[in-house]
Amino acid sequence: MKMENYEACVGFDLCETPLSTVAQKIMSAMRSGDLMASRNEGERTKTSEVTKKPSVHFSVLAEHEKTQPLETKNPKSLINQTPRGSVELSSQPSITKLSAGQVQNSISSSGLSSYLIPQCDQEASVLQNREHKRKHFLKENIGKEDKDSLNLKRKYITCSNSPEKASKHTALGKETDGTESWQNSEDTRALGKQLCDVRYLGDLAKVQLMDVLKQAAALVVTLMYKDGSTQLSAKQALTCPVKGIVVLLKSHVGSSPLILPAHGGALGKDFTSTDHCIYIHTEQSPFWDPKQEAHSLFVRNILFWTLRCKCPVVCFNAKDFVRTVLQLYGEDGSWKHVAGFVGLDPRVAAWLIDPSDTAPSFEDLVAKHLEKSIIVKPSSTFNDASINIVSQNVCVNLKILYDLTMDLCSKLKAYGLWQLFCTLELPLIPILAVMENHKISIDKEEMERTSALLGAHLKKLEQEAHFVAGEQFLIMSNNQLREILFGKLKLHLLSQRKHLPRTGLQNQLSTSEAMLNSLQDLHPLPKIILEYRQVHKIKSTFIDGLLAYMKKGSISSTWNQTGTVTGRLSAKHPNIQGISKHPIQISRPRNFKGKEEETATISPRTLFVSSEGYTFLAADFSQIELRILAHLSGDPELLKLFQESERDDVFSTLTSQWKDIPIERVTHMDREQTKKVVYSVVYGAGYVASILGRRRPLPRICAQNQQLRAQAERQAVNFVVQGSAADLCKLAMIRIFAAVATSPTLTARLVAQIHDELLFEVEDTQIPEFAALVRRIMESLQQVQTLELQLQVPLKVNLSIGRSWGHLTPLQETLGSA
DNA sequence: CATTAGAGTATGAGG
DNA sequence: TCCTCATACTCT
Repeated sequence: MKMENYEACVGFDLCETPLSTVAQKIMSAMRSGDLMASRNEGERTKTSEVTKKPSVHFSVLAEHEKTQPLETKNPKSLINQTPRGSVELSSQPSITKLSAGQVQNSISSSGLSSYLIPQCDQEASVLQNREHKRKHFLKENIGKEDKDSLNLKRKYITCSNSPEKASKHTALGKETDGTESWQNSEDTRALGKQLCDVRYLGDLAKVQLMDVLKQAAALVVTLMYKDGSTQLSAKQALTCPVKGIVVLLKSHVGSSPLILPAHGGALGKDFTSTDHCIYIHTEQSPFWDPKQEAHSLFVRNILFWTLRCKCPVVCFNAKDFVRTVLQLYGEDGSWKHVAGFVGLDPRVAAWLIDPSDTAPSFEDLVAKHLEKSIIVKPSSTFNDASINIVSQNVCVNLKILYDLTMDLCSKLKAYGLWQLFCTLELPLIPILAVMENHKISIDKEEMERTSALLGAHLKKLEQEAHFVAGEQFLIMSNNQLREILFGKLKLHLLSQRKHLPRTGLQNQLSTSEAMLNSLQDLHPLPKIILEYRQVHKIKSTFIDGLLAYMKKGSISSTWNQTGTVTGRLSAKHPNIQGISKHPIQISRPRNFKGKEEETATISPRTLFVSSEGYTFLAADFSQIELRILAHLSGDPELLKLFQESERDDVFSTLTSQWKDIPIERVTHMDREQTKKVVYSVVYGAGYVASILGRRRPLPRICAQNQQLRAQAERQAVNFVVQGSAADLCKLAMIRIFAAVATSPTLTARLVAQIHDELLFEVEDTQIPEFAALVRRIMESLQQVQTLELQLQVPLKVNLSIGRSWGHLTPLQETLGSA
């Protein structure tokens, strides 16, 4: 399964497929290196188990080359896979470095122009340290520099070494489930999985622990929930409260069996003796206790240090870890401290390699990417009677997690995704965590009033529908509606249209919007149904649905970084990306006191209000997908459109050309139609990688089946365009976030991302300054030197502000660039 | 036999 | 034309 996925992912033989003109233009814009690379990889997959094993290609791994037989198969394809893809991190200024430079400039001088210029030689900034951290990690990881001698000198502690409370570390098990011990009865030393509960450490031991922590070569972290499960447990989906955090401190990073296969048997026994596993209890007891106070402070230090440390931190679902720490110990404003957190998240890595696998569990990933058979499966030994076995397994699993992550990192490099991973996806993790922690206020009373109003309106519509249908029926049931429209009234026979819409699988006559639209002159019922559905959608999803997710007058969405095949973000609970933009009109019941028969406009976004003293600022790329298409296709007309007629709306311009009418006379409807036409022309064919190297698997394209091939081609183009837009938007988030996090004065918060729109909450007084910053950064993404990205088309950014998300007014250009 | 949970389908909001 | 999520209905 996965093999085929991968093979398809590589692409298809473009020479054999006849392409549309748009596609050909896109193709010609692609560099020949890309095509060569995908061909080469296509061959590679056929030849052997290349995809099964980590095909590490960096020179730093040279000493282990013999053990990696795939290494030499096709070095060229690995190196040149994409022109900007597989660049060694250390040889290329990364985006965080750029940020570091930016930040320093913004602090030391007032000029914002420097945001464009990468500065690689700055020192001593937080972000710079992140960069160092990764470089350092890379070196360590590949074992080029043997630091063992250093590591051996390190002081370290274990639970049993702790002089004071040698036996107390078993208490965790007692407290939680009555089981006796966390100690593994078997050879704990060999497996190195003693779990040390930091609550029972004395002051001296605590100091020592911090020392070990600070000298650790790598940290592997996971949350532990109240039911004893961890982030690594398969069925962790339930929203169980967090009990504590388990950290594996690795003193050697070269001990991975991946790197040293000779020692790779049975969990690398030889190396684990100096690794430590600690348990950090974070659950607050309801009683006040000075001891707990001290513990709390200690824990806070450990955790925040973890978020800022220089060594690599590995965590499965790192976003949840960051958010949890912030929720527990992050007072207002401390989010800035975690903005630079770089946590290696194997789930994100795996998603980049196979984006169609959107929610794999830890176990899935191990099965998919690690060849080792000695895995202690969390669920295989998990049952209610032996929770302590789970805790024993935690440390083992953390080691496996580390190996898994290293393996995935190698694969990322081999596939040319490493740059994307480091510069785009990893910095996004703390940003999403911070966004989830931020609450958006909702006007609850207005919401409830609207709910009642819409409820009454729906009742009225239902009665009307029953009346004109001549019988009672379930108005939301498409089956019953179909029976009435086509069985009873036989409207399909009266219709002029030849091809009426049908449902996909059952091939029945559809009751969709398109169908009802075409029937609405024949009978009053379709129109009523259309209005009913519109109103019902608003009420159930955006009013009542939103109310259900509200906590203390506000909501915050859950953001999924790995939920889409195209690289976009997705949101849920609520899906803030899908909330109605355009208001709907409904007629009020006439006996509403005062005027009779007045119309009310309902717009869900209006109910999102900024908090006191703050204002929403929305920044959206205008027609970013079309601009990317123009860039990729190189179409002269399209390029001209964006390069010259910058002052006017592009779709209006197109419409006026199309219909040969002056631009002032283009109506909203005309413009919408043009928009549809334009985007439908777009989908023809293409190469499967975004401009930053993101890739997706596609159904195999066979010449026999034209339908499937066409579909795959459309998916391909959509992926390129949509994925590239997503990349740019993520870049914008990262840069703006970094700028704010390192600014001593700015307090703006990122509230949401609606694909090509970023929504911020800004202190009223900071609007001009912040608006200028946002505009500068977003427009600068036309060229990103670190990623060798240079769009031929300027990016246009629209800014608007307002206290309500539904009522935003454009920000004056003069203000934005002041 | 009645009730309920889950899978599958259809629809429509966003971009 | 693509890819998301939420909802409601229908059937098992």
